[in-house]
Amino acid sequence: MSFKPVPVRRAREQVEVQLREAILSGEFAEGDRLPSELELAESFGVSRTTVREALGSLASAGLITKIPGAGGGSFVRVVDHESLGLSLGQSIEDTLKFGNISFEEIAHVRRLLEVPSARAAARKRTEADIETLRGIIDRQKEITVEDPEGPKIDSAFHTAIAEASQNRVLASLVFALHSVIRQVLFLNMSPQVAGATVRQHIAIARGIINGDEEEAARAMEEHLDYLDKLQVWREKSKDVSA
Amino acid sequence: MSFKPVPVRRAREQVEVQLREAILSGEFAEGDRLPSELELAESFGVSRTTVREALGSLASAGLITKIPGAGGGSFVRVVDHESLGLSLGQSIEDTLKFGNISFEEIAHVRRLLEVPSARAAARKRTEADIETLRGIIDRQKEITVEDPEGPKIDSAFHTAIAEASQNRVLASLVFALHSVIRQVLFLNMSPQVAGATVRQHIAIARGIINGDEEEAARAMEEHLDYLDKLQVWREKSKDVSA
DNA sequence: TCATAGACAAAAGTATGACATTAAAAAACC
DNA sequence: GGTTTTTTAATGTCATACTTTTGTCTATGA
Repeated sequence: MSFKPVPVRRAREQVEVQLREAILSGEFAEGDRLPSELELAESFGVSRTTVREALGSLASAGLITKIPGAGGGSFVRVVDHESLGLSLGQSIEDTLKFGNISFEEIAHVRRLLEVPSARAAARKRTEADIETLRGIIDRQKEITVEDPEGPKIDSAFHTAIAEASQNRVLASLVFALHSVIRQVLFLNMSPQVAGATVRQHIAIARGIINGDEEEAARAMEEHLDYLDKLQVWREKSKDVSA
Repeated sequence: MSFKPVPVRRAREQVEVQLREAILSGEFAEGDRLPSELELAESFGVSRTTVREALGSLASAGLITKIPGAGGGSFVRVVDHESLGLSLGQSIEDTLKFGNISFEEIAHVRRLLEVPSARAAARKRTEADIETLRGIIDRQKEITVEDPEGPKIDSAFHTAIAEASQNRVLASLVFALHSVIRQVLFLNMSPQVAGATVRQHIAIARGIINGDEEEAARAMEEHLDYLDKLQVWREKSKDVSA
């Protein structure tokens, strides 16, 4: 007699896996509304409390979004590379605050991804990508150092390059790493640094637009070298993680 | 008078951010037990239901684990690079099932990370790392193709290399990508493929152990080339995502 | 003395029913 | 017709009770 030791399956978990399966199998398409909590509770034969716990779990996994009010409900969310990058960024940030990874490690991985990213972008960029890059740089030339949009635009630039490489996984990772790094990098940005950054961005974009892989890669490397040399990592990482 | 329209902050969210902050700021150390749900409900001035929702959210974010029974409760979890890789792997898998990223993209990013990973490992590996690699390869030589441990050992090998590179972020990403890929790769593994894999692993390990960066990188590249050429991606990805 | 079983207690898990809040949609009004 | 008010359908929160899980204490007996 060999019984496999099965861990206790809580009701909440059972409901969750069934809903998860239904969503991932495409039974509910993106944007669809699942039945109301009351209906789900009845059809599963459990209380509304339990259904809510399961839905809450799916919500924090990013599979659904809940909207209150009439016509509201639980809607199947678009699970794309952007949401992937978003949640990954949060996780990395948490781990960083815990002190179980360091800024240097993040910056290093970023380099591993962004240099090939620029190179691939130079090879695969479309007209639309070029337009996007030009638009971002134009906006970046206009704004001042204090503008709260600054970090977002910087993030958009690097993410746009990764997307131009036609690899969505790469794009989400680049976005995630950048979103963590920028929180430290932009704490006290001087006009000099901002100016240098824009110039370096222009050089990177030029390489990509011209389809010059080596130039794009080289410019990206110089950009990252410059940021590393600012040496904000060591001092600033304390402020944030503390 | 300009009041900025602040989005509604639900009670559950407010409790969540306070707890999150308390945990991440180190107010509760790893392994600590937070107050019971009842106590938290009282001190926050909300119902137990709300506290439970907040705790559930933190639990699925991987910040705490909940244990029922006497002496149980909500315990602060070790938020390290392993749990990071675990949850990232799940997210990638979901996104893949949704069809919003492809296997080719994952495999490509994997290459971007694993080749430098092998190179860095050759430079920075410690004696302990070498022992670990040897142990893994020994086990891999013993097992048969049907052994359910196979995929895990393969995963352990690649992760061990990334950890030998002394970059925990890199290790978590490698682990995540590998855990997604292996689900497809190991569906129908022949003895020939298994044998070739072990030989390639040995070559990689040799480069790392000898401290030969170029050899390690080259062997890793050959290994990944070989896997790509198996061409399991195209056909198999359908089976899994369906 | 030690092991075992049983009672107890503490905590999370689930159920139920009510009420609050939100936001869309319908109805009333000018 | 457009604007305001009311209705309504859903999630969000609360209070309370009950269930299940699991550690601990205690009596019981070999």
